[in-house]
Amino acid sequence: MGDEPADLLRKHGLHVTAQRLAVLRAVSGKPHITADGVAEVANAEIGAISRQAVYDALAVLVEKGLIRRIQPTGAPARYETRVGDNHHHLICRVCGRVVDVDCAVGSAPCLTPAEGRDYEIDEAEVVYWGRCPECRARARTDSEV
Amino acid sequence: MGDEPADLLRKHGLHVTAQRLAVLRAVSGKPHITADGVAEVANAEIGAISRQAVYDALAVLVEKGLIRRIQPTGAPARYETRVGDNHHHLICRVCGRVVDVDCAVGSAPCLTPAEGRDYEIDEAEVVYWGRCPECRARARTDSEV
DNA sequence: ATACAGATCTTGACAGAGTCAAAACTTCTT
DNA sequence: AAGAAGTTTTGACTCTGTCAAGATCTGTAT
Repeated sequence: MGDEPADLLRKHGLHVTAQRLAVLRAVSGKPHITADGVAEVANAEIGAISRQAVYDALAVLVEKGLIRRIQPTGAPARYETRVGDNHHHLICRVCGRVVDVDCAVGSAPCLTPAEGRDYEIDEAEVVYWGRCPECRARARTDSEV
Repeated sequence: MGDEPADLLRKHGLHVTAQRLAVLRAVSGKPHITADGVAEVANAEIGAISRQAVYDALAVLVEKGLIRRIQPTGAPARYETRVGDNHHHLICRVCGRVVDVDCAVGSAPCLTPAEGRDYEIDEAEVVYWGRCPECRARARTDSEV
């Protein structure tokens, strides 16, 4: 014992609630899920959950480092449980699918920009944009018509 | 001749309109301007412009590569004319300010993730999150109270 | 067990940024 | 000058997310 989701919450000084457990499970079960998706999954699981509770739970879990928030530009934020390692994301511009990509250069490559100018940097977020194999294939097929 | 804004538009097969010229000038004159800011500047210049026209113009200019869109999460998108070079952005979590940072590793460092898996990648987006010198100073002062 | 304080959730209004659709108006070409 | 296609206006609307206040639940100390 000690690694159950409930213990994980307690360990961080958080109250254990049905909502938080459901949110945690939703994110674990479906990497790269959106807040909206979490609400849906959690709803199915515990019958009902308010939007606010979802956002609150996600925020506190991110703060405690139990989950990670990725914020692709122009798209809703997504959440995942894979934390602690330094990996990036590849997003298909067509279908929106997100996949993990290990960092190309090592452990923390881009964390130090050339000139920090007294900025205090705590995170470097890297997102690769492109098209996934499926969408490339589909584009090819479509243009053949 | 040939490098006037108007010619620039024609060169790309776009109709030359007062709205587009105003938008182009707004972005040139004020790096990292938001869509809202563009609307304001353009309004002052040509008397009136609809929000939709601003968004349309910005979108088409981005598409043609005449300007570049940066979309920090949680903050409105920004536009700049500095295109063609590879640089990233440093965003202050507190005040939202955006500054350019030249790429740490060279010309196009992160454009090739370790494993492309047949993805067709067209852009690597790097965002450094942190706190700017001013906000750091303010935080220090505030806690002294 | 019981009660309490504080943490958490619900509800419902609200905000910012951007999109959609249809009609009116321009620009470019002939 | 005239027409077709490209642009702009207008106004409603969506999508993410936030705020605030009161109701409810959790953990802890009786």
